[in-house]
Amino acid sequence: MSIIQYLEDGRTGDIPLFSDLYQKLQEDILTGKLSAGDKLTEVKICNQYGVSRTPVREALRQLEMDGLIRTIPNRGAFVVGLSEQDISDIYTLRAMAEVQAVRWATQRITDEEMEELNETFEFMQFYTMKNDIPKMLNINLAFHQIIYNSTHNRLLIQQLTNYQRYLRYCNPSNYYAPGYLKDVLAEHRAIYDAIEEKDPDAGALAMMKHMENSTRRKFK
Amino acid sequence: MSIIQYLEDGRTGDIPLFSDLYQKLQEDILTGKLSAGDKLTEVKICNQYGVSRTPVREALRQLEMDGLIRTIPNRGAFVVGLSEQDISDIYTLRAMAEVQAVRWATQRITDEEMEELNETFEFMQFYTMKNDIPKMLNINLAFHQIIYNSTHNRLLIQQLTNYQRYLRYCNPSNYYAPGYLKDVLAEHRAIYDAIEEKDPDAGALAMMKHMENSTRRKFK
DNA sequence: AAATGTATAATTGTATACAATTTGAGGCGA
DNA sequence: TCGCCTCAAATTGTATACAATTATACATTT
Repeated sequence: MSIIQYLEDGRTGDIPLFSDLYQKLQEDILTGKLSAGDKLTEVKICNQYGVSRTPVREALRQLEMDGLIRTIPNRGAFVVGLSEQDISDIYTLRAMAEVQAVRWATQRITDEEMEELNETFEFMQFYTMKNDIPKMLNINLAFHQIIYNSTHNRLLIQQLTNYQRYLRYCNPSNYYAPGYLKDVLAEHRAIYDAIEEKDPDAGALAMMKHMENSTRRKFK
Repeated sequence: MSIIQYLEDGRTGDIPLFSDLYQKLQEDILTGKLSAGDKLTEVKICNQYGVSRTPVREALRQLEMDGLIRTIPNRGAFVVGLSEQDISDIYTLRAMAEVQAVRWATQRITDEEMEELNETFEFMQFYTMKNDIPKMLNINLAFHQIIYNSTHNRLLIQQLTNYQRYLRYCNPSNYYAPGYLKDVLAEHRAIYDAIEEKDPDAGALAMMKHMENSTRRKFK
């Protein structure tokens, strides 16, 4: 199997320790188990997870790239986390990025991806009918993720995936009050139709409305 | 001195090896000295820079977070780099982010930052008068950087700083043909005025125009 | 010649060891 | 009491050692 294949597939093989650690520490920060100002002492994390300092340091470098911790040379790593303001800003940044994503998706989506989006949307209709809110939350994430991937732009995909995770952890979603399900479905249908018809402006408009409503539903 | 102070200041102390390595490898990737598909063997980098594997691995984790390399467990790290399409997309993403940045800057800039922006703009006028293009390129970066910082949002600041570096390395700037200097100055003046008058819409509009013109100047 | 198996070398993943720096407690003098 | 020094303990930065996995070369078989 060629390297290019590996680069394109999602295949990863076994997951190294630092990768696990990164995810766990990220979750601890996003859920508030670790809070701003807390010091992350390497050996403490080692003892906590039963690993050596090498993978710990690698995980810390990754968290630092996220901006979730800050490392001061020779002093250590300190949790930065996300403030209320950060979260609010992320909603704004995400909305912007989602709009551009759907724009690109209308222009770049492959037939295969369109098929996947179609299937996902059909699940959405089904679970709306069944009023299954937990399933809807997951399907919703999947629907948007497919759009991200359809942009075929690593940077945007990564950005939006990060935003999704940040908001999911920090602000656990309960915003699909049963009465909302039909509205949400209609909004997604508008987005879906625009992508199917490869109409960037319609897609952008539909996503913009969806983002506005989504934020409204969340905070009212 | 308290940790919070450290977190807020830019103070860093001495720069560890992995940080240097990260920057150097990033530069090599962005300038094309390393190209897509190349394998980054840890010991080779060690020998090349005379350091051990620990800092090398930390640098690789950072590059991976940038999306500039991809690591396959037990197989190694491979350069991904930025395609022509990526670069083009970054122009679009940057424009979006800059518009939001100036919007937030008008609402959040401190007096101190405003003073700094004012000084920088005066330098801009000075070097425009002197027709000093290299200086203008640097001042331009500084002007925008101050706006980023005035948003007081880490995520946006980091994103925009990354875009700036990506475009600077990949697409070395020569777009200040002498005839353009006055146009560029006028565009920055419009942005500056909007921020001074704390007018978000005017700021966003001015930045949007600046981005459009900037891209036009670059590619025509 | 192509495919398969195997042994060895090369490489990555992880742990540990050592060096350099920082932290913090105690002692000392003003 | 306060500031300042000193020194041991703790912590980070870096190098090295060992383990596990993968890559390569070569022999064997069909």
